[in-house]
Formats: sequence, structure tokens, C-alpha cells
Amino acid sequence: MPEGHVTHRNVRLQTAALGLGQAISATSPQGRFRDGAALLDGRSLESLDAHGKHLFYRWEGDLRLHVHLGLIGKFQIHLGPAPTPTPATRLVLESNSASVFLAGPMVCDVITPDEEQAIRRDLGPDPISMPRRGHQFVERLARKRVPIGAALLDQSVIAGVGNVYRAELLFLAGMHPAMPANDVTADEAMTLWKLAVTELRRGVELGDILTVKPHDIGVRSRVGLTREEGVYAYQREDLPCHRCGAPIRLNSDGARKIWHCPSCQPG
DNA sequence: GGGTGATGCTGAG
DNA sequence: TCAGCCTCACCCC
Repeated sequence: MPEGHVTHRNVRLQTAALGLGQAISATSPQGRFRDGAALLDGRSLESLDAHGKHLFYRWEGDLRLHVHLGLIGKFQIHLGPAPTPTPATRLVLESNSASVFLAGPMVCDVITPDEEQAIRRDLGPDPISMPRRGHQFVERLARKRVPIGAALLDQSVIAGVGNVYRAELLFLAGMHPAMPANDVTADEAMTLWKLAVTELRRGVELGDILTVKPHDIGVRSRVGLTREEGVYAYQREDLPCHRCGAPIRLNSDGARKIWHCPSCQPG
């Protein structure tokens, strides 16, 4: 489930599991990252940081490891003895206490600090780690001549929002996905930003995307909710809206699907 | 056991 | 705009 909440959760979990300031062994069972792993092997891990869906590991000797999970990339964290990695595992990082397995990432590269800065420059503000940068989101959104639904997936406008959060944030804001981004008022944009901060931060805590307000579905907590119960719009076509009962609609926005409630998100 | 789709993104045309 | 990439869970037979 690689939207921004997953990278930030991995920063937290992997930092705790691997530990900082100690030598880490790095290998590539799959082989595609053999040279990169050899560069990192035995170096001390100094810190981990996330910006949107990008993960940056800082190593002794000013090296950076850049990981982007893409659509299908996955991390596994094993405390204590690790199982044998599958042959598809791109990278294994191992400390005295834990192992991290990485499979299927879109990007897994050793880069320089300058290259990291260049990647970050092209990214918009991250609502999880930069909650006070809402003004930057408002400015960048106002310059976009695309529908708000497309603008929210543009990582140079807001970093970390993917297809699930896009659908959910627009529902919570009561905005139709096709509304032109440059017609969104500054107040409406700031509302969207605050929703993004709240929802993505909750995603980091829960390790899942659960945007539904429990009272809307007649329960007291989000614990144990299924995906269909836990979100308002995403992948709920033809199901009744949790708020008003109208059937959720599916539309296509280029290659990506987008869902909305025709009654709660008019326009 | 095969087929498919997925929370992403790029590059060719 | 669309194919392609990477991997795996899930569905159907």
C-alpha cells in the first residue's frame, strides 16, 4: 500500500528495528542491486528520512540509498532471526537485531547528497513531515490548469498522496474530482491540506488507510473495519455512500480510476 | 495452475 | 495516451 503514510511508517519502524550508528550488512539476493549493496555493506546507517513516497537512507561516508516502492514494492521487517529471502528480494539490510527485506521497488539506487537534494526540489510539501507548509500547497495548486483530481496526484503539488487518499480527501472536502484546480479558493485549498495532514498522519499511526468517521457507519472505533467499511469512496462503486446512501460513482481520469459520491461531491 | 489487477511512474509515439 | 516495468495476493477453474 505505498502511499506517503507507508514510507513514513517505514522510517519509524526500520529506524527502531535496525538501529542507527551501527554497521549494517547489505546484500541483494535478486542480484539487480548487487553493486549498490556492495557499496553499502558494512557501513553504519546514520539516519532515515522520507519525503512523500521517497525514502532516503543516509550512510557513513555521505552515501544515500534512495528507495521508491512504486506500485508493487514492499518492505518486510523481521525482528530477530530472519527467514530465507525469496529470490526476488532486491535488498536485504541486516543489523545485529533485525532484517529489512525489499522486493519489487520502482527505484533502489545509491545516490549522492546532491542527487537527493535534486529529487527533493521537485517534490511538493509533505503533509506528514511538513504540516506547516500548507501555503506552498495552496500556491502550487493555484498554478495548475488541471482538474483537482489530477493535481492531487501530482507529487510536485503535494508529496505522498496516491489514488486512495486522492479519492478520500476529495470526499471529505466535498469536492468533485473534475473541478479545475485553479478554481479552488485559497480557503478550500487550505482545508484540503489540513485534511491531508490529519488523514495521512493517521495512516502512519494505523498502518492503513481508514478515513471513515466511525459515527457515519454506526460504530465507535475504526478497529477491525474492512476496506469497504473504512473508506468513503475508494473502490466502492455502486455501493451506498456511508453518509447519504447515494451509489458511489466510478470515473476514469486517464489511466487511474477515481470514485466519488454524486450527492456529497456535487459539481 | 493461470490470469488479473494494484495504493506509481516513465518514456515512446 | 498507452505499454511497460516489477512482484505478489487473490480469484477462478
